[in-house]
Amino acid sequence: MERLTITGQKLGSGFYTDPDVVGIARALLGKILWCNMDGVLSGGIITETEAYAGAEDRASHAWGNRRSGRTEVMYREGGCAYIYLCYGIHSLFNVVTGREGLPHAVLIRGVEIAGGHENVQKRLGRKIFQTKDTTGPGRVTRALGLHHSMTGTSLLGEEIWLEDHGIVIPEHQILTGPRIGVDYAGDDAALPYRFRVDNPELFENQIIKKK
DNA sequence: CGGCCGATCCACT
DNA sequence: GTGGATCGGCCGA
Repeated sequence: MERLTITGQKLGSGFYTDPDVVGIARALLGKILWCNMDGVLSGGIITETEAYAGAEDRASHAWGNRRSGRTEVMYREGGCAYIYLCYGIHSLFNVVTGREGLPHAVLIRGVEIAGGHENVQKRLGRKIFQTKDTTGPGRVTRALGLHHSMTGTSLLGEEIWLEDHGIVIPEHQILTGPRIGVDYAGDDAALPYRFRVDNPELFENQIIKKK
């Protein structure tokens, strides 16, 4: 486990506009995702991500530069949230990246709760929660209070944002593999665009104070 | 405008 | 390991 810095640094526009969405997906491991909707704060250390590489990626909602009301936010300049409803039940949270017109996004698939534990407890309706309760993209949004109605929210504002607290995941603790549930994507289904921390439970019960 | 189906999860067995 | 829940987006008629 790496040392944690006392205070974090909010990720700025430059982090999100990088055209290398796969690099960003990897770099997001260990970053803190905060949600402060309606004054209720909760946050988690990101432990699992997947990159969706825009127009060239058959697994992406923006494959072939398809546009729709839902996917429009993917084409914005990096630094906003793309949250959509999956299977009629689950809100899935993505970080939009890249320059305007480049529909890149990173799906957040797992976190370890690091702030606002009491708020998460209320949402999940249980007193104790651990890795399995916040691993899986639907569980991430349920725990943090992220909802698909919040899609398009800027990550540079005060509602949803990310911070760097100096947590560095060593290379050998990062597992890489194909993405989940993208069998329809032909050859692109095999791309190694999924990243996860080998032992996320090491981050259980962390307490990180927001900047 | 009807119908199909998905970047999932959970409660079963 | 399997099936049901549940609904908005999208495509084709």
